[in-house]
Amino acid sequence: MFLEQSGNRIGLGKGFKSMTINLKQLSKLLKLSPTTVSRALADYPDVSAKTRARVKQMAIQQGYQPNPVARRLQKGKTETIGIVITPKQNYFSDTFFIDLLSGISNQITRAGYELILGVASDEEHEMQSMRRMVEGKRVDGMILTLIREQDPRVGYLLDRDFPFVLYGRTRETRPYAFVDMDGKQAFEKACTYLAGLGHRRIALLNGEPGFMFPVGCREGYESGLFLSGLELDPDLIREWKHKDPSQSSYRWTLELFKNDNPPTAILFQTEAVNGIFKGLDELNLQPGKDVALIGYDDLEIARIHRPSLSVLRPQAREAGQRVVNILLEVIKGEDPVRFQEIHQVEMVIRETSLPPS
Amino acid sequence: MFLEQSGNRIGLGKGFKSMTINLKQLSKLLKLSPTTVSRALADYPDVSAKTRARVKQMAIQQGYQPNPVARRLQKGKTETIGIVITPKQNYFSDTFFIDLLSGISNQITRAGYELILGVASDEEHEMQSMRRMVEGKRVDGMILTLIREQDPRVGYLLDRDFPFVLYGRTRETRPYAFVDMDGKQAFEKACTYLAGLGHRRIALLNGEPGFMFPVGCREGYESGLFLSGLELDPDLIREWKHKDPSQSSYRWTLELFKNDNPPTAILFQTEAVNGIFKGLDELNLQPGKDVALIGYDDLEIARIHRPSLSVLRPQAREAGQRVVNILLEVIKGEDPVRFQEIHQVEMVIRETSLPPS
DNA sequence: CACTTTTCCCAAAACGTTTTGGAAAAAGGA
DNA sequence: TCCTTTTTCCAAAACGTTTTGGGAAAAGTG
Repeated sequence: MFLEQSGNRIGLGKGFKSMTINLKQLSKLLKLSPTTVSRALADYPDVSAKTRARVKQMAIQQGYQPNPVARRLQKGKTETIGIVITPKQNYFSDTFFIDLLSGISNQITRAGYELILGVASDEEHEMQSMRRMVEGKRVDGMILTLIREQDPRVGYLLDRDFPFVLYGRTRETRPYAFVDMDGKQAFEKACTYLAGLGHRRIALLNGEPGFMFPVGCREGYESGLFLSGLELDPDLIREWKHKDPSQSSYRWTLELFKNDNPPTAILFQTEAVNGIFKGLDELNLQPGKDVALIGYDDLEIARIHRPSLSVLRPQAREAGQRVVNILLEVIKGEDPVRFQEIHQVEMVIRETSLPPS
Repeated sequence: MFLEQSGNRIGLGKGFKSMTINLKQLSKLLKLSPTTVSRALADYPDVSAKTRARVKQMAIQQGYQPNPVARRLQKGKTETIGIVITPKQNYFSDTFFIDLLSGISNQITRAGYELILGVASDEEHEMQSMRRMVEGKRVDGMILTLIREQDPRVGYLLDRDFPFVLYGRTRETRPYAFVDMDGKQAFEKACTYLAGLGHRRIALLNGEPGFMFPVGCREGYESGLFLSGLELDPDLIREWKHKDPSQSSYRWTLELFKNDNPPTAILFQTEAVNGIFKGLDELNLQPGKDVALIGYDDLEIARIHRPSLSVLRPQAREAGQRVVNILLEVIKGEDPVRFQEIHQVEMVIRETSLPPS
């Protein structure tokens, strides 16, 4: 009897942070057992409609919310999913995370789950942070981004049969769930579009090797050339460095036009656009007029630049939402192989994709 | 005896995600009570040095990690802190979050805590997301960003005596902990610097009213003018809109130079730079040459633009780390009033801050 | 040796839920 | 009316820790 009281600190006020009521207190108020109250709130059929209504009303009135920690312990689920992002300290590419996180967070809260975030500075910390979440039983599932061609994280998670979804793809024979943008189709589309306008010399400024995404971009580029009956010229392809997209793409742009047969169009990832602009400016070439440009990612700069930039537009927010929905299914026990999605990428024609002059 | 076995699923393999050992199993292996093992690992003095060593070794060997959910339930602490970010869908400003999160995440993992992230689309969702964390007992403390002059979140948290730290400040008489950048000092410094170079007409393109940060910027600007013996001209001050910094600052730039006595220098937040560049370009004015520019925030574009942009450089990562350390103290019960930090902002002179021509 | 103190360990309770396995009461069927 | 079925509720166990409040053995003390 005495001990029972100890839990009852409603209205103690003054310094007490939690004026929240718990299940035992609520059940006492209702003169019911905790069991019944719990089941009433969870809509079990073995509690009468009348008491269920009574319980729910009182729960609302008292502002009762089950303590998530206790529920997690009992359920053996954390109702939490984890993500580790690895910013490149490059504001163009990093906004991509914000978009993605936005979609992810949205669906997660809708499902009553929590999102825990790790920010890593490099590959090693990335793995470390993920292991902490997984081995520390802090999450029910993981979302992976910035996938590399050989990505140890995927093997790690597959080995221990831990639920996860990739935003992207990797080289791995065992089946796993992913949501990926169809970079190949996107670059193929852009390439054939430019060729259709009459461009014969189309350059590709691609992302850093090692990551999976540029692989698709290049495939699409090559396939686009082929479909248009154009020849591949290795001199027109170069990768920018992850660490400083702007510097490396700037230098590359300058070199590109030293070529005795320079390109009339460039395909690239928009995050590298500033280097290109700077290079063209120095060469007294007008973007869009002297050189056609199509970037991958509809960043703000693409819209506000004059001339405005034609782009390939992936829907990061929507993809983020799908990733979460899929992960929740995988956590439930669904077969990951059922969830392998490749999303189409839209092409937005603006002012930098004119025929060659 | 029979029930005891049920917990023992080591090596059941095949489909079992968690091959992790728990306290009971570990203690059985050691032929000790769970109590002793727990206390040995926590370095209590009432367990002998010998057994403590034995326990620790076995724990490492078996890869034992206390289940955080169970520990949280018992301890009554979530060991988790929450943050809600509100991206503006504007890649310039949003990279700020990445920087801040980076510093925050860093310190949080170091403390063995977790960071849960909410992404809100507007003020209402922001509050909603925060309330879910607080009232749902999901976090021990909150970090607030993008503070408004009248910010209901602060009152809310103060009312229920819930631990929190602001990244920024607000108008609130009750004491609370914050880490803020000294925007006033920064703009004053930039303003007197420009005046020192001989500029007499210095314009201010400020952030949207309602938020707290622009208030300090304006104070610094006005104080800088005063210290330099310059008069304040309301025509030279305007706010850009949060929703589209580029558009509004573009239009403003055009208007600004219709003035019969146009400015020779502009102070602004770097995130609005593209609109200014576009406007100047249209007016055939060279940034840095015809008009001096100093932006607040050292975004990548500031470094790579030619001419490179002089900036005021707040250290968001470092501030993020401080915010966490402070929040942990406040959670421990320290008086928030002890933690009110205003960080100096460095000025980086590059190429856009020359004397008037 | 008898007594006190220290050292070392542990059983049980507690954290706040959900689930399990009934049991009492009410309703239905003959 | 008596037996069966359905409805409605609940006590106890369980989730995996940490904390509480001892207690037994070993070590000091006179």
